[in-house]
Amino acid sequence: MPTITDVSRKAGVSRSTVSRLIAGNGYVSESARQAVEAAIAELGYRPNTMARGLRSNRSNLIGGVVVNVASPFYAQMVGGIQETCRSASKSFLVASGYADKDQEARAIIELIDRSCDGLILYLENPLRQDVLAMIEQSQIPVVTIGGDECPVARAVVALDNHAGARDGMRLLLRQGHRRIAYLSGGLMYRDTHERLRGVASALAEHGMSLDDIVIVHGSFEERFGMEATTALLAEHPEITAIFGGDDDIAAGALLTLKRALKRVPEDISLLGFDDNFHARHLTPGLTTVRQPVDEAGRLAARLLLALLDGEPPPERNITIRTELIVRDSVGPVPHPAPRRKELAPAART
Amino acid sequence: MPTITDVSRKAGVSRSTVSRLIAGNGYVSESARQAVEAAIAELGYRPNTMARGLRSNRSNLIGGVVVNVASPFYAQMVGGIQETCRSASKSFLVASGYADKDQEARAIIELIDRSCDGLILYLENPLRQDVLAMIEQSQIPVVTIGGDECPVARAVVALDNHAGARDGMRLLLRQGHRRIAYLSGGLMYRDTHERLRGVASALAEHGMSLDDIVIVHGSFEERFGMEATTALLAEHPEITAIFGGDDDIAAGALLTLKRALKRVPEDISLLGFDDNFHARHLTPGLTTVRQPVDEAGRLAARLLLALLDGEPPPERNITIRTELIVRDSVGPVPHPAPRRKELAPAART
DNA sequence: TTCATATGTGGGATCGATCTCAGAGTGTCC
DNA sequence: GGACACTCTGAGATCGATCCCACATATGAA
Repeated sequence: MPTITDVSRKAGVSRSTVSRLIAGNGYVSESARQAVEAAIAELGYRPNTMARGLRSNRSNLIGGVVVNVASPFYAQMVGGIQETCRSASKSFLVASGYADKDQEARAIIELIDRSCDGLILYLENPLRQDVLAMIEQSQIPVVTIGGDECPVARAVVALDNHAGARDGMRLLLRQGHRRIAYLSGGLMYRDTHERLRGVASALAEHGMSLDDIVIVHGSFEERFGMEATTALLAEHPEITAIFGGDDDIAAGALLTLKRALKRVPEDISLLGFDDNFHARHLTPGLTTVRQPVDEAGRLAARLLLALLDGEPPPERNITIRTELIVRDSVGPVPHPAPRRKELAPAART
Repeated sequence: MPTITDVSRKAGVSRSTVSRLIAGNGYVSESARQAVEAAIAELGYRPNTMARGLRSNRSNLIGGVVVNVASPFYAQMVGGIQETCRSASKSFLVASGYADKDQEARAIIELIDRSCDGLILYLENPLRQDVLAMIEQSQIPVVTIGGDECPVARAVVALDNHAGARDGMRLLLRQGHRRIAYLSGGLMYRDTHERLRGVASALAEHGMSLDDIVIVHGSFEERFGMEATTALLAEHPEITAIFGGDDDIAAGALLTLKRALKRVPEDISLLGFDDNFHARHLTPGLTTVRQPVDEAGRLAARLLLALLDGEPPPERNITIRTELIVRDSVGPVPHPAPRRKELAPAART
């Protein structure tokens, strides 16, 4: 591999001149520019990233931690970040934290060791104290996604779980539902709590509270959706709508409802959260609250890049709106039995 | 950030001694070891990756290119690779090639620029000539996934599209289907051709050929599955089974079949390929051919790590078996009309 | 002319590690 | 005692870039 010295020799100038040309700062005469460019092309010279990084103390590397890159949700987020980094000629190195405090710490340390210029973090746990100290000491700018109260974060991109859950619950209420069950995800996740608050605030608009609906706590898994729904059908047959804490839970609920020969949405309405890849493939298509995760990734990356350029973000906390995706799984509350009978003679076919 | 010199001073030894201790080679006395370890702990010393890489010409970085990290299929692959790299204390830097020759080239160049120790490539195009030369010149070991005929690859992990498609088609044939449609993906992908060959070889076992079934060429998209199925129902009503080139195509086919009030699998059987995240969420659950992509990623990473340790892989070409995932969308061929009538008196309920 | 400013260039220190090599000390065996 | 192997250590060169600084020349203003 040719070095900058090879280029400078071939072009008949000093390494300094070549360096200035590459960096695009400092003065370089037209004749020198041409000679150097020709030499670079001829030799196929590429600057050594390590040497550059060592000297300049910048790596052009952005580091990121998400819960798990293999999961579609985070993969989308990573895609958005990467896309944005690429358009700024930076590489993006991503690690998985697996929602575990020590794994998250390990991942961040790895990124700092690689001299990342900045970090984008989606964590599920508060930062370990030693890692916090490392970040502070190294002065690396940090942007978090997900609204964690990470003290070193210079900007926080939050997915608006509160508004999303509120909008979802509003839809159910607007359709006349009052006997509602909310199948909540794990209480260890902050998303869970934010969504519950959102649900509560929509209920408040109708003079109701969380106590007026059925809330089941479990985990963000299809399995939980199935089990909880089975229990619901037995213990709360009056329920007319189920709000799943995420699409997996809703998918599980749907499976159970079908087995119990309940029609969705005619007998029971079903609402999800996330807009997973498979939400639209369910039958009926799942009405759900879309989280624009790719957009969150892009925004976080843009904020971080701005920070690296010395520009402070407009605000520390930026919230991304969720979007209600209306498909076919939510309908109006079924007419109560007596009314249905009244209407029966008028029904056609 | 403390440097190795700080550590050596604090421990009262030379940098060489510290370096030897960290690298774990060369002789270090017990007393020196303790002093150095204490100094490292006290200062919170972490070796500078850039400096180390510059001098030793190794980065402990593995580079990878897949079509698109944001897509669940490749995200799983990346997850497998990353997991394996991590257990060997290497970082994995991944870039997307977007199935475009120049983007793939750009991605690889980026990785080489970062002095990756090895590359794992899933490409959709033959390598650009200049990139090929770069790889050869830099002597970086390369493992490809997907069975491309990449000349510089030291090992090739192939997902067995041929056997997968053959097994899928065998299932349909075993269930008595003879009027079959195969909705093929884009002809620019090598997977498409391999799967077609697999289909052909299963047909050959029953004395048939590709000419004896209906083949529609399109793209790996749900939309194509819908359109092709609409056309099929109109032009080939005799069809009893549809084999989708992938799960997206099959999902589209299913949607159309439902709209046309065809029952799956009673009227028409449906088979997919890949075992996407949503395959199991379709109704009925999609019978499909699973591609163990995470396993492919892990294997490729293991092979590359072995190469970096100087061990040659057992063979250059390693094929990963696919697995038939039987759910509910494939059933026996429906009895032809006359026979059904014969049986009618015996039917219960 | 003189001074100031803009333009252009190269020398050499520097970043923080690894690596080679020379040499010191200790122990063993003939 | 001398030869040899083994253990342990530190000095100094080195990787390939950037960056600071000194200096040369050109341009223009006072």
